[in-house]
Amino acid sequence: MDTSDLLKQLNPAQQKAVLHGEGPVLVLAGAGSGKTRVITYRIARLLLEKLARPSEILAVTFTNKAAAEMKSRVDQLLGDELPGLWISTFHSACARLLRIEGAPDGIGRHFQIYDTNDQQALIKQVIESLSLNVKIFQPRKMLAIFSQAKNQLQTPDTYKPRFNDWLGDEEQKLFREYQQRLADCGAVDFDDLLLLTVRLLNEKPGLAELYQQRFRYLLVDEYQDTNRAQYEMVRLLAGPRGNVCAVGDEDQSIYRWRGAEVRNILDFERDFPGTQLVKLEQNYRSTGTILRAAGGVIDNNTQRKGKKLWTAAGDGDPIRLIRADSDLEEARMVTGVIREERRTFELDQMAILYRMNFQSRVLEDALRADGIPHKIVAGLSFYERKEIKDLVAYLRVVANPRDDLDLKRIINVPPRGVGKKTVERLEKHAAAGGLTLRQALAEAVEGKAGKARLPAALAELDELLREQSELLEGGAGPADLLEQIVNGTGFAEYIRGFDIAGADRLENVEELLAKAREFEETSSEEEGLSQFLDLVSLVSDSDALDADTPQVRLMTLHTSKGLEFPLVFIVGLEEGVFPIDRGDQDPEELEEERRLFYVGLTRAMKKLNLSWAGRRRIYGQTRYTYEQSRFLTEIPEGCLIDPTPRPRPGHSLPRTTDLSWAPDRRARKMTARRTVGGRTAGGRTAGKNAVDEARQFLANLDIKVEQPAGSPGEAALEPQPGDLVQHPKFGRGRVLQKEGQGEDAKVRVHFNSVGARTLVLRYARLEVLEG
DNA sequence: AGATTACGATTTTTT
DNA sequence: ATCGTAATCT
Repeated sequence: MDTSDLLKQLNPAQQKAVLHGEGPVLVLAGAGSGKTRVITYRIARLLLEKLARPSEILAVTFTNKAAAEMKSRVDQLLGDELPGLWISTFHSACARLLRIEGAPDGIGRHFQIYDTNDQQALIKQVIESLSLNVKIFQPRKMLAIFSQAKNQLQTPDTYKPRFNDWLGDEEQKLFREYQQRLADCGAVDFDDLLLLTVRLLNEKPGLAELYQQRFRYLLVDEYQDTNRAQYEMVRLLAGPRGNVCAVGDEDQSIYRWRGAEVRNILDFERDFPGTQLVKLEQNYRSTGTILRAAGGVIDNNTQRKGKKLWTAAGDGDPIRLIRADSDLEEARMVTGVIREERRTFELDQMAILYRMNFQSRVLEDALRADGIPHKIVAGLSFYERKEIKDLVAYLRVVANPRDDLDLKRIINVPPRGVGKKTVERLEKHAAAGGLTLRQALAEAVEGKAGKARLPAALAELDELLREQSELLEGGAGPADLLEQIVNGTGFAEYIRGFDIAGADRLENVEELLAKAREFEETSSEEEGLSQFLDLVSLVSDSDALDADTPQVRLMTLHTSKGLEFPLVFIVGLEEGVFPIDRGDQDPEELEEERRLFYVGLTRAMKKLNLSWAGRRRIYGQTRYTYEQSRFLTEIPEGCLIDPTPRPRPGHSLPRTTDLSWAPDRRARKMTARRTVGGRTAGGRTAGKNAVDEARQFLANLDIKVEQPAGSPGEAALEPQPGDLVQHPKFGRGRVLQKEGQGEDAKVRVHFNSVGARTLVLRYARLEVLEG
């Protein structure tokens, strides 16, 4: 194997990228253009031509999956495992570096890595400890804010809250306290890994230089998804030589909401002067029609460098547009097509993509009803499952007794009669003596924490943890420890009675044990429990698509990135669903939605089906579609089979929706007063439930009720969802949603002039034009 | 301590 | 609809 063997398998653009020598190179790799091939071949070439030793190459990706794939393909090319070659995720590269060099801020080499769940638990504690209201300072939102800040390399000190008032002050305090508590626990979160690495390299120029020497060649995958911290890290590691090979596709940047900055890839040539630009535009995945559709759509974006995908393959089939009255019907039509296509495609060659997770439900129901094997991709990954998290928490308590959070997690798992009161007592004792919770527990068991009796099982827990520490000292590995935990706590019995999925959960525990064993066998001498725990926190995708039976894949559009399927469905192509309606119309956000659609379109190899529904149940309420997705109208002429006439953009669709399921207005009023299911309609909520139940009941019966065409006695017709209404200022609009009754009823209306507005019925002089 | 109820929020999720 | 949390009960 030499370089010419490699080059034979590459097109001219790919060769250019692979053969590029010193200095920065930006590879704009369109969907399905052989991006991974370019990266792996480039690594192989650098090694084959002895331009670099394995230890002089650092390739970073975003996911473990991508890293693993890259590694195995490089190994395959060179027919050997390559010691010293770093192909890893940004985060594990950072973790590794920090463990070697020691993290700044006195965090040092020993830290544990908090995942999202740990972060949530911690932030909740912090909010509570500052006596703040969780309704105002929502844990998830706060974490998102801090994460954004950290991704932009902000610390609590440099962080500027969005509002310069009491709220902002508290927010900043919260941020500071959160970081402080992390430090107290000897923990870092995902964002800290990046942030601390950048800080370390910035604060120690000598060190940065050292690593610039060490990693002569840098390769960055999915460059369009880098955030500010990752960008800085790349710059710091590249150094003045700027030996960076950045590979990405600005049109597939779909993680803005998580801090990714498209600008990084758009400005690459400015940031790294002398950049060689390579565009990979030949697509090896999709048909001509699919590429033409995708190209037509993405051409509407402004934030791009511009690429035009082409294929040597033929046009293939046109794209099918499916219009349905309801989400239910949409799902049925999809399964209908699947039944047809089963003759041509295997089930695992098909994927259904949607914007939001809840959309999977109705699809799943329809597939189940038709007996079509299917699987939702994503969901809880292995290490996020409760039983696994619990066991891992035990290990973490043993590995890091400083961390109170993990001990709190397991202190009553399996149940030992420990409640809030007992935990509070322990915490008080810990605070009084400056102890960790673990120490407080030990003292309490010895009777040093007051007279009140402790739950008896706590002594057993203390004993177990002592034994664990001894085992660890004696050189026991994670598998040994786990076995003892499972045996010592009766964990198996506990989870077996957990729920209906008890048996599955038990299997998961066995799998964890197997993984721990495997780790013990494959790891080196000095790698121990904390390396195993790193692995556990940084690796989430263990639910590899194990397909013993072919199954249709269901997933969000985000999850579909990087995958490909011969037959693809994209459902829910309605304004408000995709693109999602967030009230504001931020053009950048819209461009990101469009990129997401582009990602979806380019997943398809042979056939593509797009669908939308006139009405849809969202959060238990029926919402009416006022327009098909604008993205559909961006698909060039001739790509789509469109059985029904297409409305002009910006105009609402002539109503095809069937409203006959809805009980008429009088029926609604009557049922609202009636009691349903033997329950008395007492208070406000009971009344509301009664209405809902009645509605549900009637909907289930599929009662067809004629609309009373302006029946006398109902002078002021109340607008209902789906109605066309006239507003004195905003003009015509379609009612989307209605909430509340009588005096304070509100409606959400989509006006052609100003978009969606929420109006109080009493004041908005709405005239119902068409019900 | 554990069960029950009431209330609110709910895009997307690589690490 | 559904999940998680807080308040309220047994």
